[in-house]
Amino acid sequence: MTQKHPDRVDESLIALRRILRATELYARDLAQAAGVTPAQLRVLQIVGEKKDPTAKTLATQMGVSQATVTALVDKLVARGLVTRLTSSQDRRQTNITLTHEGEAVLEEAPDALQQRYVRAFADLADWEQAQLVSSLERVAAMLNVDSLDAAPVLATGELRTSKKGY
Amino acid sequence: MTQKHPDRVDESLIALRRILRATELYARDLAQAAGVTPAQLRVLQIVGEKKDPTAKTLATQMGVSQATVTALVDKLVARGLVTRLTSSQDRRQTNITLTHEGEAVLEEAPDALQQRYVRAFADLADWEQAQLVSSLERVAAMLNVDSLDAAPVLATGELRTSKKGY
DNA sequence: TGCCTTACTTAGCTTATCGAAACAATCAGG
DNA sequence: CCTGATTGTTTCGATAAGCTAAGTAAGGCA
Repeated sequence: MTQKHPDRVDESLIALRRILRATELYARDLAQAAGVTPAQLRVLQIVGEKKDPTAKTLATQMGVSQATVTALVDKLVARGLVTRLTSSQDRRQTNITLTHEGEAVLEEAPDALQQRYVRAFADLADWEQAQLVSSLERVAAMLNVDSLDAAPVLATGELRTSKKGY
Repeated sequence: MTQKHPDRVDESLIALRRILRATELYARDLAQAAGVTPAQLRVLQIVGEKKDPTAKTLATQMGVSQATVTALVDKLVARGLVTRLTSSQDRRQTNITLTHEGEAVLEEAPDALQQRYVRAFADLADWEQAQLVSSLERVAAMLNVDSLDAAPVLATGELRTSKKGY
């Protein structure tokens, strides 16, 4: 296969692996600092992004079963970070909403990794940014991630797009 | 900083998120097909790469505690996929080695995602490969992943973060 | 020898996750 | 309107992964 640089595949895989590992490891620090677990923080983030999502929405968005979402929401409710509201339109549905405490946690969730990334990204020249975006999107396509409206949040909910300007 | 395309940060974050999610979700399929869990497969992979690593090596490589490694290795030993061998040099150390079954599992572990990626990568033009590698490495650097000899293997349990959930 | 350190395991707990079953509300016919 | 099917959610029971703290065993050293 006309491969002049066979090492490159490995190089790219290694780089990918490093990216994955960075976000994975970071998720723990972040969650610990925020006082919630990674999965719980992920729920908070999605609840923050979407408008009072239902359990089903959360489940599909996170790619887990509804039972798992129920368990996670239970813990967050116990901590007073979210509340459940039965929908008035369809009373089978339950909307998950952030409490003030929940918003506070979300707001204060340290996002050092993402901020570092965002800052570094902002420092790049225009064409470099464009190239990076195109490369990343290409890799995502190569991994064949079919339709998935991923939010601009790194990792499994471990990172947030900082609202404070980058 | 004179940011002409503020959307680009989000675009890159979204692409990253998609990459992370793809590998995370894939890890489960892979592990399920291989008959072991993601974390267990990760152990098998590292044991395969390194030369009969110790528990400590595994722990640092995986970024988990030794106790966790012990539990994981216990399960693999119970399944007959690895064996423990007390080192003859330092009898405090235990080398984890693959059994034939373990090698077989590792060998047969379906790696559709990685193969798809590798194939797509190979199809790229030379300069495109180079650019991709450089972009990925740049991103890894921006995430400030300090020295870490990551192996060229995609998809690792992180996404333990999810466990599922991701 | 005696003590500190290192490597690993054990024990007990929490979280995340699933599948299957239970419940509850809605909707579609007749 | 009843009835049955569908949809949304929770409950239940299990398994896996992870941690910390405490225990055991071996090595190093003075």
